[in-house]
Amino acid sequence: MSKPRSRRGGGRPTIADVARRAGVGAITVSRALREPGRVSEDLRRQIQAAVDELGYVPDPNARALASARAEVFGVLVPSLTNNVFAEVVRGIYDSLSDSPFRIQLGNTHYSGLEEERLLQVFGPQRPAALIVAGIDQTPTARRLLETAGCPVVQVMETGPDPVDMLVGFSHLDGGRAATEHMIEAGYRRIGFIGARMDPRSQRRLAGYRTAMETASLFDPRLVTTTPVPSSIPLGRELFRDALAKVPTLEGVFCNNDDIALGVLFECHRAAIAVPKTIGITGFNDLDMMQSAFPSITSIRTPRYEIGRRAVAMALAAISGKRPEQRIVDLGFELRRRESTAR
Amino acid sequence: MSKPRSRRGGGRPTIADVARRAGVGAITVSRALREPGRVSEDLRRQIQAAVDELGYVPDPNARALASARAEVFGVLVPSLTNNVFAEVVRGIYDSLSDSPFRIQLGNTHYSGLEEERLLQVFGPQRPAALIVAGIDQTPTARRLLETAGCPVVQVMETGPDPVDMLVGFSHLDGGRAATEHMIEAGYRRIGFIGARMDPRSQRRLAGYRTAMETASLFDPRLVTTTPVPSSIPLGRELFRDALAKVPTLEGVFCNNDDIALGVLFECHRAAIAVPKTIGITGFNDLDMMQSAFPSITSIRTPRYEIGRRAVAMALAAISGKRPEQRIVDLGFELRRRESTAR
DNA sequence: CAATTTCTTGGTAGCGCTACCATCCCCTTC
DNA sequence: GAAGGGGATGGTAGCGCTACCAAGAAATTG
Repeated sequence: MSKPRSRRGGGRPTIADVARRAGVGAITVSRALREPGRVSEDLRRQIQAAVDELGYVPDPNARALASARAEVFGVLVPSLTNNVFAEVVRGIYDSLSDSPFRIQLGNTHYSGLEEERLLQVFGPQRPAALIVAGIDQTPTARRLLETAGCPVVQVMETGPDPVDMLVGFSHLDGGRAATEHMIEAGYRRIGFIGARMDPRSQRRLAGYRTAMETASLFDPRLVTTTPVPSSIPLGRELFRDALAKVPTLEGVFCNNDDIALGVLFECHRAAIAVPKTIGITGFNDLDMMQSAFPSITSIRTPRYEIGRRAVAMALAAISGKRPEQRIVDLGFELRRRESTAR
Repeated sequence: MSKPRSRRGGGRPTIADVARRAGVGAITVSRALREPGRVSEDLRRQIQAAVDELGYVPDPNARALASARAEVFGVLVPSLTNNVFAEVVRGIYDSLSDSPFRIQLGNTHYSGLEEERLLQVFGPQRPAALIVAGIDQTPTARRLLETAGCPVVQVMETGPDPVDMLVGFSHLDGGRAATEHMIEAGYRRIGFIGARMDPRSQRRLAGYRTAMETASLFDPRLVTTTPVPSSIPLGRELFRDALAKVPTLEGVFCNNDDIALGVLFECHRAAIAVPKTIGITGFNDLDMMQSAFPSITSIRTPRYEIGRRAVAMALAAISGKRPEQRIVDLGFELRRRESTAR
């Protein structure tokens, strides 16, 4: 009876303490903090003073419990170390840093099952919004997204049938544009080298294939892929394989920039002239591509911008106004550089 | 009165629903889930069946409120895109993926103030543990860590006076080892090139300086630094600057691998022979270093392992058994490669 | 000036869970 | 056989906050 308050809490001031000190009801403090417009100027000032003096910070857990909604964005990406997703995540963090929302990040390791599991963990938290990479969720994952009861933004791709909202670009078109560029540059026996063939890489491959077939240049032996995770060393290895298979190879469109850089290094080592003997095109256009020697042609993808836009759309949806566009295609850009300047 | 339950919750089953169905008290369900050993085999089975049938998942927010402790690890890193921290974070995620703990990641952008702000946001959540990068917290941040009321692990460095626990390695020793290696390899006019001179880079520079002074080779003009964030293009630029200042430069120890790769590319472009005319050493040993041509000498740092160990120590502390070692030095390893094989 | 609307403010009752304490039962122990 | 101990189970009372509803004051209306 003596100190009922300090029993469990760590002695941190609660909303009741602030209310007492400011001489108002607890609910008014709550309102002053969340909807200042609905509290009179006078009380607001008084309450603010009490908050400052006490160093009061609302307990997000209590808040989430009472309002059945946590101020949390759930974010699901397939990799934390892949620079591409790191950039998307950075865009999300930057856009949310001035908001009350926290971020809960999940790493799916490119696994649909892991994605399901994480969605199951995120759900009970009642996040304010969910941002997930890709559009190839398992049926279960898709159902979890549909029934999450919050805005959902799928990112990195474009497509006709998002769960809710979608921001990205067409990997198929990107793959095609890269390949067409190489064809225009005069390359004929153009290989495709791809590691970790996730759905997006598959679509890039499809774009490559379309372009090659249209030009009557397609040959299945030109395609070298592996499910192994992408890396620079792997790029070197796959390029050696590709060259062994097709010694007359004239160029390669790489699944991503790591692979492209591996190819470049292997060319250096084997004293193969780039772009004369072999042309190289990457995908994503990490900043190292323009600094490499020779600089490497790549498809610039708007990763950071995707993160920002996803948050903007989610925020709009949370505040009630559904964005006019549910599907946003941010496009990509071909950056022509020395590696394909034949 | 008619449907008091569905008023606010989303109709999700609660612990009371499970208890009713299993014919036990709510508290027993709670116990069966958290401390199965304290509930009889029979009831446990019964409860599990009810949980499965209802699809019950505990509400983490309610749990956190009632127990004054959230199952959350707060993690603070200075960058999300820097591969070094991405690896640490990956280690943390991998170590926690089978645990009930969620992760709340904060990006300090290398700013002490931002770190304070994030700590202030994390605190009220009552995280189960905090993992923060570096040992150079502001006094305020340090106080926040000390009063967080949970295990705290500082990572990436080593030092005598951690807030609580510490896992990392000595950047000073790393910088010295790299420099000594270059001296032994026969280089004399060895430059230091560093971008974003955060505290860790400062210590690497100090290690470089120590080694150079010991060998009576130090000259302030050999040092080229900038507060600008590190990148491969910047490495090229800084190397050009360094060379302009000291045309007789024989080698460079780079603050990190991005810079080193930039230097390598610039050497290619300017047709400077590596390692003959210029030797290059990086720091961190990202996997591209061994694949570059020529391959680049670097200091291998145990980033992933640091993340794992930090979690292991925090977990031990949470379960009561303070680890015998509060300070763990995981060391580093010099990887000699072609870029310094004179 | 009464009636109505709008704005402020507060009280009450939970949100779903767990800490704490009480109870009950079964087994030892002397 | 009574007393004591330990394990299993449950009831009660919050954790700190906000949704909902009510009420009074102020502003607007006819």
